[in-house]
Amino acid sequence: MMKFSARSAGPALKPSLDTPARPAGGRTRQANEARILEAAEAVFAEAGFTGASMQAIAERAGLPKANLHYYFGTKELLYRTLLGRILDMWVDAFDHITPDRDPAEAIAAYITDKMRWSRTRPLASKVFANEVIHGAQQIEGYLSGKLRQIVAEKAAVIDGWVAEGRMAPVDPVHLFFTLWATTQTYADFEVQVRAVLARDRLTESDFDHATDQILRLMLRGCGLEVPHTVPDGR
Amino acid sequence: MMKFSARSAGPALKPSLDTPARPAGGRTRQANEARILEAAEAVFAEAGFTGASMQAIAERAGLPKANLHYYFGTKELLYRTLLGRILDMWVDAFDHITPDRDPAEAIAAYITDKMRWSRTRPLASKVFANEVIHGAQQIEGYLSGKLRQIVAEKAAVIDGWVAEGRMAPVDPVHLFFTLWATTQTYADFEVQVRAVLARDRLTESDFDHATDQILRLMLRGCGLEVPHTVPDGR
DNA sequence: GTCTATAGTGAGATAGAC
DNA sequence: GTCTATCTCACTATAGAC
Repeated sequence: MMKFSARSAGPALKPSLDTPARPAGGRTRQANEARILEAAEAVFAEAGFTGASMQAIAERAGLPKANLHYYFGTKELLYRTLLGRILDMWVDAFDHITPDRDPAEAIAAYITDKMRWSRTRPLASKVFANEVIHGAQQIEGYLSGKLRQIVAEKAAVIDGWVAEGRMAPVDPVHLFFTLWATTQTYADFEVQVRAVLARDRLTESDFDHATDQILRLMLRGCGLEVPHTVPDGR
Repeated sequence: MMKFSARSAGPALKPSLDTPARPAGGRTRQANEARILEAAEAVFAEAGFTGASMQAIAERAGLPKANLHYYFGTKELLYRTLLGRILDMWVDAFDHITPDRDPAEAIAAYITDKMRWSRTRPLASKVFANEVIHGAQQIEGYLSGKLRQIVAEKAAVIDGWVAEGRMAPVDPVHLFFTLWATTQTYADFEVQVRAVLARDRLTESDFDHATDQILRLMLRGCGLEVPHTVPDGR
């Protein structure tokens, strides 16, 4: 089933997911690894690390279980690879926080981006949430290394805005904790949100409304006003 | 080890955890069940439902594994019992939201209460979070039943405040989503918070500072001011 | 009521044919 | 590179002695 679709030569049509170092392996290897990672994201999100079985991931990917071990060695290595991809996406939204930008626009763009991520990649968000809740053993170094550093940089930007009197005095680090929690809850706790809203599923307009409410609440909380040009995020 | 401490007669010294119907069983039964539930909370929080083993819970409770099955039947029933206790605590904080109260004081009391809960019962919060993230199969009825109803009631209270012009116009349901996420993240994502703050553990003063920041941000976001008498929550 | 010993199941991982 | 068949082990649950 689906062996070689578009086997045209030349560089890969799109790098889809940026691989650690160079995109090792041939075309079929890359395609299979991508399929396995996509299936793994769904199964790990649904069941957690221990609850997920290699059998379930293999079935979802449409491959025999042994192939997963051939490509990724162990369940833990597959999981770690998946986490790495997710973490890369996680920090991208920080790019919006730059000193030259208008505070309201920058923070609005950050919120909008994180909300879009919750809508389009809820499974990735759940895998990350599950990992952190259960101790973050696989990504401890990342959290206290790269993440801490980038938060420090971006907190300095916000401190600058506060010092210039361009927004209300807030502790930027706790502001980030609040923004992460508020936006990710629409992915991680989606079931609860749906239950309370009495929805079968969350539509795009549900997300637009939620984003609008969060923007108002958070920007007003920062002593800012919602910018007319709600930035597009990316 | 520790067989009968305080076996004085009369009614139970304190009902500790309110049981479903009547506190069925004798003193030792109640004591053992409480020990098992406490151990289960810790193990389920650390490892999730599938990752937790009855062996690990038994060891933590200092009892043989077979006793857990004697008291609770199956792993799933033990888990469901634990979830029931946690849900009861979860809705208690809503008691602060009443029409007669000052909006700023009521919301401040709600936030303060939820933050105290994150500090004192982080394990319970994690068990709940894990359950919701992975589909809330065990508590679906509760979420779309009792929880939805109580949220509707309390949302009406906030709508009333808004209609009276006592606070900024907000969608109360999404406000609750934000308050839940913001306060519970200090329990569920504690590892991440500690990593970013470079703390070995979160102290009481860390929580006081976080609570203060959340109060400022959220109340200002609702067009309110932090009340002078920061309510004690309970 | 309590606990030891064990049955039965399903998991991760791999050998070895293709 | 791919996949079937299988090894080994940990887990839930229970039978049955005390």
